[in-house]
Amino acid sequence: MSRPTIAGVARAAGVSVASVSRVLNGLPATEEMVERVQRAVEELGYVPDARARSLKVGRTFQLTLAVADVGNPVYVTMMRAVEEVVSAAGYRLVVTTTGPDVVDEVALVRGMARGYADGLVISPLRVDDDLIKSIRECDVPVVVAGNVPSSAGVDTVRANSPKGMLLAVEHLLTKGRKRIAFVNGPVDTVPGTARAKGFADAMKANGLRAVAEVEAGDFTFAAGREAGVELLSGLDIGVRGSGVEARGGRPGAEARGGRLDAVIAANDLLAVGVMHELAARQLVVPDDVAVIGMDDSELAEQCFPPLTSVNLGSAERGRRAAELLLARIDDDTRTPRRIVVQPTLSVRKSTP
Amino acid sequence: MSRPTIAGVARAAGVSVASVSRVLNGLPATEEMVERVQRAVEELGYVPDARARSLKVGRTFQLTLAVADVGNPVYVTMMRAVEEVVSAAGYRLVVTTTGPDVVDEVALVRGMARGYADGLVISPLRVDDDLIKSIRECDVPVVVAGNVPSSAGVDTVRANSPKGMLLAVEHLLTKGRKRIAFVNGPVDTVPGTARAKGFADAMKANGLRAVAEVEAGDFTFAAGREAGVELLSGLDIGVRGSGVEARGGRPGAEARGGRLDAVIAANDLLAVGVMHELAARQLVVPDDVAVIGMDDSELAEQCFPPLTSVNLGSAERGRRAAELLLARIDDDTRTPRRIVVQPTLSVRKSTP
DNA sequence: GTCAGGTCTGTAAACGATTACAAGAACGAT
DNA sequence: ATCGTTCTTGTAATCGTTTACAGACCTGAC
Repeated sequence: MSRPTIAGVARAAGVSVASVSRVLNGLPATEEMVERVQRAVEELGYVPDARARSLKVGRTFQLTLAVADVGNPVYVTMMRAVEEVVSAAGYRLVVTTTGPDVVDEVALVRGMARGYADGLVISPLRVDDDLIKSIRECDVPVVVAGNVPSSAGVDTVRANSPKGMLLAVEHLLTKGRKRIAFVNGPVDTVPGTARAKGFADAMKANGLRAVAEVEAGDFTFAAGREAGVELLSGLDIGVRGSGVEARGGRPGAEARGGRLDAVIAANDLLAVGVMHELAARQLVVPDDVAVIGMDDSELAEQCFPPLTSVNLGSAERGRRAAELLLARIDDDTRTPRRIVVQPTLSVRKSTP
Repeated sequence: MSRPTIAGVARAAGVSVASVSRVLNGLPATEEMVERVQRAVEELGYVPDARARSLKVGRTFQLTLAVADVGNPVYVTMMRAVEEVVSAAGYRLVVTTTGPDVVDEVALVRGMARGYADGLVISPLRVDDDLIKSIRECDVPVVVAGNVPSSAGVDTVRANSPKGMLLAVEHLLTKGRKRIAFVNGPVDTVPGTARAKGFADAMKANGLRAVAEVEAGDFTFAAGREAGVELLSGLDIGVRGSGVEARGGRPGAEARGGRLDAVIAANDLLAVGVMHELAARQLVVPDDVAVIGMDDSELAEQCFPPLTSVNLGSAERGRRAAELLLARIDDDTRTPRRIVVQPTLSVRKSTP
């Protein structure tokens, strides 16, 4: 025998389906009615069907959080923050993963129209017109945890990476480190471009030139290691020194000789990847080279030495994004807001 | 104006709703019909409502994966594996998090009856009769990625931690390390008890006695650090030496003096936490003390030194669990299977 | 005693899809 | 020309809820 429905409960309780529905939803009813219905519910083990309910009321009381890579610890911080806010508001949070391709993100946003959830927080790596279009046209509210053009007219909570870069560069400066290299993620991503520009500006503002810049294949640990060998091998390939070229020779020699005394990475995973390659070359962090990551994720305190990292406010971004989403669900006519949260620096042992 | 429904499409195309539904589902129709419907769908931007569809057909084509802690990297491995299998089978995967309490897990399983998804993979930390009961009575198929009594009669994919412990202990032995301490997670969890027993058996089988055993508050990094100080402070509190008591004195002195030359941790997060406390006491890994983790998560290769870890097959467990779930969705009458996947050891730099 | 007003409950119509069934069209065979 | 098949299409019932509406009942005031 299959699941009892509201009709079964009604029959068992000897009342109408409407009455059952009413007591289940806490609408006024006599004590006796409540009593009878609850007994029947208990007896049959009745659980209301969320599909039918949401079809009727037009809401699922579920919210979706879409992240690009579940392996990136920055998302766990964000997820925890989002979870806290939405569950306090009585929603279930479900997480899906999109992968790095923008087409998958577009498909996801379009798919929301199927009514899986009442809202979506998406943190896209790559953004194109299609994605923005799909977000604007989406039937359910979407807030972007990330940077999209203000012309897009969507709710947005983003980090201030340029400011974060400034914090990183200036921290290194106060420690006397000026020979700074930058390991970025793919520059065709939103955070990638933002950080590239932020780094360039921060260096310029302090009258510095980058020792080297390398672009990792993506924002992962493995890519960080590869970037590390590229950076440290001193080969020309991929080393886009801004005027100063790293030369060949004994691996790490230039760095030790003063050619490189700090590296800033675009996120913690990349930073940790680079640290491994430094270690492989007997370069010690922070004595030989200081390392700064970004995101201040759990990995930053877990790695060794603990990583100085720019806290781009992922927890707060998650919280604010969730709040924005809830607000928009309440009132879809409000004008889109663009919140930017300010970075702080979490100083740990990877810088002197 | 709101979302177009199938009725709107039918009207726009000048055909019946049944015809629209048929072409959308690829049932036979004339070319002209297909043509007209597709044009109307295109024009209106129609997307079928998943709620209505699933209400009628009784399936959502969604599967849920429930994990206790999104911050535990073992779950990302598992998640990736599950995702791969289920998406290949045409299902969407959504992830939810339960937290460490068994009551939340029970609530989640019970809640599945609401029809959120067609199946559930759950990896519970704590298991009680209520949970097993809720799984057995659940209206949708559930497979447990973890260990439940075979009497429970549910599909299960579990690791072989005793065997894993044996691998760890014997690896240490071949390296000449016999003064082994064990840092476990909470012993009131399923993996906690399994590993405690596995460790005890493995030690006994090799004629060894544990230098110390400490029980961390949970399976997290922070708890690992706390366990580390407990272990290394040499205080009596909480140090459940099996016969041999760690004594006071200069922190770490006993270890350096040979009192402790290896520690096995119940998972990678704990291991990394302990490594931090070792480092804080100037003990070097692996020279002074070797460290072995369990799970062989991404963290194991990211941490420094890279962590020798018992691979309990989380990827394979995820894959098999997903396959079991799909099989049961296909045929709910099959007798429950209990799969156990065998461990291997990933040797890295944290052991000599 | 009647009537207005207020509760409480039941009937039935949605929500947006799928699908059993029937009806109509087309076609070849007789 | 008629009949039986087959193929296509439309009508309407259905999935399990919620909720507008109306009816039944009770209460108190006149």
